Amino acid sequence: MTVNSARPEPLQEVIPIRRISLSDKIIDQIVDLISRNVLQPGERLPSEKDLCKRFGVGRATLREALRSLAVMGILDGRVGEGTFVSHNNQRYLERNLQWGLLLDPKKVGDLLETRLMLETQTAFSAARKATAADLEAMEGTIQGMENSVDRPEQYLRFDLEFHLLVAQATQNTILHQLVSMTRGYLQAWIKESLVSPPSRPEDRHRAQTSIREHRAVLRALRSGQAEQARQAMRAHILSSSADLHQHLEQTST
Amino acid sequence: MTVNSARPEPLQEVIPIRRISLSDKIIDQIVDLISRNVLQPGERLPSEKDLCKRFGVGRATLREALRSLAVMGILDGRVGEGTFVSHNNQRYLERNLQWGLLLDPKKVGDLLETRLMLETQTAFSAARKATAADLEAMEGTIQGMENSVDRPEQYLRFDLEFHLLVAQATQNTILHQLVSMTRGYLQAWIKESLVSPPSRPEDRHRAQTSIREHRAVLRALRSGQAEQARQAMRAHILSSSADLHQHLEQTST
DNA sequence: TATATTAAGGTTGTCAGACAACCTGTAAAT
DNA sequence: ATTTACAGGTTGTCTGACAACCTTAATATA
Repeated sequence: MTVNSARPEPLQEVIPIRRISLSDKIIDQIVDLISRNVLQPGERLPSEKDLCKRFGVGRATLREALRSLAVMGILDGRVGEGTFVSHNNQRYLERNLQWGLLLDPKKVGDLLETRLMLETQTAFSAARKATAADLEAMEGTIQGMENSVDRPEQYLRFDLEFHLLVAQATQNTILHQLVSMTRGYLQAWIKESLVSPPSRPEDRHRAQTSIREHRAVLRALRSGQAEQARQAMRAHILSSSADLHQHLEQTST
Repeated sequence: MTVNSARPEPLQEVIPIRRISLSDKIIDQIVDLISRNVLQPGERLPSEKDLCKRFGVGRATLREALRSLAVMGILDGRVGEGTFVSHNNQRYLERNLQWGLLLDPKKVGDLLETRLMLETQTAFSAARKATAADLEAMEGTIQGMENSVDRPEQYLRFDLEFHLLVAQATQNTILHQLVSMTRGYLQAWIKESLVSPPSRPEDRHRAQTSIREHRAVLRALRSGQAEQARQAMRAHILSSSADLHQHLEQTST
């Protein structure tokens, strides 16, 4: 019993007395059932009327619980059919991330920094795990870019596809989602910065440079040199971010 | 017009026709208001009756939207007072502690890999941006760990707090969110793996080791040596992940 | 008989009204 | 002036009802 251990709880703030609503309890129970695999993905829950009787609550209360779980992507309500356990429990992670990110005044600068980190790391990891099929698909997207240097819309789709393929090659679904998400948010800005000056001659040059950078990344991935892949991706991201930064400062001032 | 560019849309699957419920639309609107800071943290929303008239929906529908946002920690309903915008948007982390169990073992492995990447990078970035206040707060959490080596519950809270402080020190809100999220999901597993064998003697030893690792990270951050901070964090994460990996293989078999 | 149409029942989505539990501020009583 | 009681407003919950929709089976038609 030292002095320190005698102060187990600083009581830093007033006791956060929590009023637990009925729908919260229902949510906890359903989540528990799913996590224990009593309710399996794709399975249909009993009807709302039935669930009301089992839980002993009114339909409004039950529905508030079900809707909450549906919004998070854990359940999936279909009119006229029933309520089902979402088979891709993956989606609720994505939703949660979106809610989290939406609430912040999402600074594009922070996003760019995060993207740099994510993508350099995915390149590193992908160099070790990419399959022949992955590499072939990447080659296809690069050819797609070459064939659409004059169609920014289409070019961007191939560009995005390439980066997603790299993320997919890591075989880490969460990493893939994070990359997909950051790209998703940035895509709007990228598109704007590319479209606003309608097809300048520099765009063609920029596209050629970008394609060379992509090829460098792919080359490193092919040879399985992780560190080299990271550097190549880093160079590409920094290079492509420069335009965005420039465009940002123009619009913000 | 090559073969590649002639295949713009594979029409891979049937059109995912989506039925958008009214409460979903309300959720979108409210989230948008909050993200645009029209509704600020701590602010009180109009009463439900009032909101019903504004949105032109019934109270059940409105409540399903409000409850969904409340469950995610974005809103906070208080009986007799009103509904408020949650000021600590990190409350949704607490809830995710339970939902972490929804992830299957394979995804937990992915999460561990992702966490390693995120946290090593945050340590690197934090070494350059951490303020004196940040460092002092971290010191406090380490002392908290030392004073609670025999109370796993409390120890984990300080542990979590330390890592969140490191993320916060990067001054990158998105990075901070991602670290919060990954830690949040893992926390459920960490807790389970610590509680299942009730207070073995090794736990004390593990805690001491963990504290040393944390100190090493803090030392590197203090001296502003980014690369050293990354390595220290990497060592710590790998060391602390070992237990989880072991626990994972037990449960998956 | 085989196919198309219709009807019935069940299910979710939404609305309206009501009551309980609760908080706050004000007016009344001490 | 302090305490008490009350009234109004707010969220939490229940009940009943109707619309939109899906599935299934019975019915009508070729």
